[in-house]
Amino acid sequence: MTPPKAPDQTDGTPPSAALSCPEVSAPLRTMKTRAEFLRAARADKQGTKGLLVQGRARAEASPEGGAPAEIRVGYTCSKKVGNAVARNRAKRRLRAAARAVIADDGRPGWDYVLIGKREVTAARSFEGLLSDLRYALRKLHERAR
RNA sequence: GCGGAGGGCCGGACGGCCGCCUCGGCCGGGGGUGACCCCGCCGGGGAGGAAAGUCCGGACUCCUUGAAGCGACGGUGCCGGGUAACGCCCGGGCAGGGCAACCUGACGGAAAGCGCCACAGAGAACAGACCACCGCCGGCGCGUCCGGCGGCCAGGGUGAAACGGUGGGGUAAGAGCCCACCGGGGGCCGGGCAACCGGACCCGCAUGGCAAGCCCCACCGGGAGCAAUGCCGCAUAGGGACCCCGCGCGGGCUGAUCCUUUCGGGGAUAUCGCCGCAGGGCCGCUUCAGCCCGAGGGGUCCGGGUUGGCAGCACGAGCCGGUCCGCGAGGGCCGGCCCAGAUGAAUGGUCGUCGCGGGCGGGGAGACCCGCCUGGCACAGAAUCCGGCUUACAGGCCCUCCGCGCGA
RNA sequence: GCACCCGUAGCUCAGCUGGAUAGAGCGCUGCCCUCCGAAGGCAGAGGCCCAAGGUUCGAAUCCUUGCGGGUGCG
Repeated sequence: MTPPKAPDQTDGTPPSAALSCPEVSAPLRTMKTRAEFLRAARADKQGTKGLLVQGRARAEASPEGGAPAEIRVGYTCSKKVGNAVARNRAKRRLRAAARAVIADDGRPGWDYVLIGKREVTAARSFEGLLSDLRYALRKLHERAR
């Protein structure tokens, strides 16, 4: 296994940034209602090799001085991804990737929806998924300015 | 050793790091008057043989007034047993296939009735007509021709199927006309709970196929589904429009009410209430029983609302072991165990080692051994829960049996 | 969780009370017509009737199972 540039990787453990680490940054919450997903679907989106990301800054976000606004993340794997086993596996990998990346690179008060793609989301290497997600977040944040 | 048949089972293993759901402990902290809630800690559990398809059968809830009969509709279909039940399973019978082990079978009824059987063929479903065949008589263009009478049976390119088959006797020619064998039918006897099997006897022998065409017979079956259903909370509303059926008769009964009074009572019955009868409603119909309504009942559409919570919801036709009964499916008894409960939906992510598979190279006569590489390791994810069926599935293990070959 | 419908030519559909050549329209190919094209005329190709079993002498049609697509209700 030799991915291009595995940053801080000596043994087999994933990057140490994946530690739980919530108390400093904004709390993470999973999106559950249909309305939230529909709002996110109208927002900007960025596709990558392994997944598709929709992201937007909520209007009511950023409270002054209060607790940091939460980051909401949703996951979508439609029937196009495959049967139930394939969909669940894709969603689980997306969740694992989000836990590793969003805590550092996500912005408080934003909603993100991670969308799985047929075949590739389950087959792509985990390193690749992580860098895909980081790239997509960076592009979304740049365009939002 | 090769080939085959049946049955049972498994369906990656171990370990780091980081996570998820749930139950319990009540240990620590926080919140609350409280029930309790949140965070942390410790301990336990956490997908399948098909969780799938939704093809059957139930449990459980709600709806339907109950029973009987009839009818309609749907299903099942050899016999016996198992089971809560089944269209499932087991055992048996029969039929077909295979050398065999074994496998397969919607396998009731076609003399209850209706319908259909294309093409071909003389004829396709009462069985007779037609062509041919044989004998006799007659006629003449004497050919082995025509006509008449009689025999009425075999034969007739066909066809999926043609009124028993084969052989022999017999005859003018023939025919169950007679005989033998096979097939068929009938009641009888014996065995078996039964399906069915066996036996002798009688009948020369009359009645195709399709019921996964209608149908007949026997048996079974109310409808809907956990988004069922119950409770709590929140919001809105105590709405609007339209349609259908109906508001009958009697008793004054004195409880209201009204009139009258000599205050004891008497009268009235429009109205409210009561009683009785009609009437209406409650299963498709009928009967019986019962209940309800008796002046309101029912339906359709629009409008409004729709982030909810808890119960149902996991101790069950449960799992494991032993023992007894049974050929078996299975059942009885004893002991032990608690074993998923999510709801944008947990049971994982990632890395390493091993195993399996594949590829390449080397050694060896061969079996095989060694090294390296490896995006490979199936089908597939509980959603109220069980019993089955069906379908999908990489690879592997165990047991029993059959045929052939070789050896002793 | 239920209920139901449909798979036939490249496309849209007939045929589905079993019977032998599986049809129609559009499209396609060739020819005619025209200076060329359209329209029109003539001729032709194109189907293992979703799959696998079964019933029957015979199946697109009847039965069973599966696959794919779609609709409705709660």
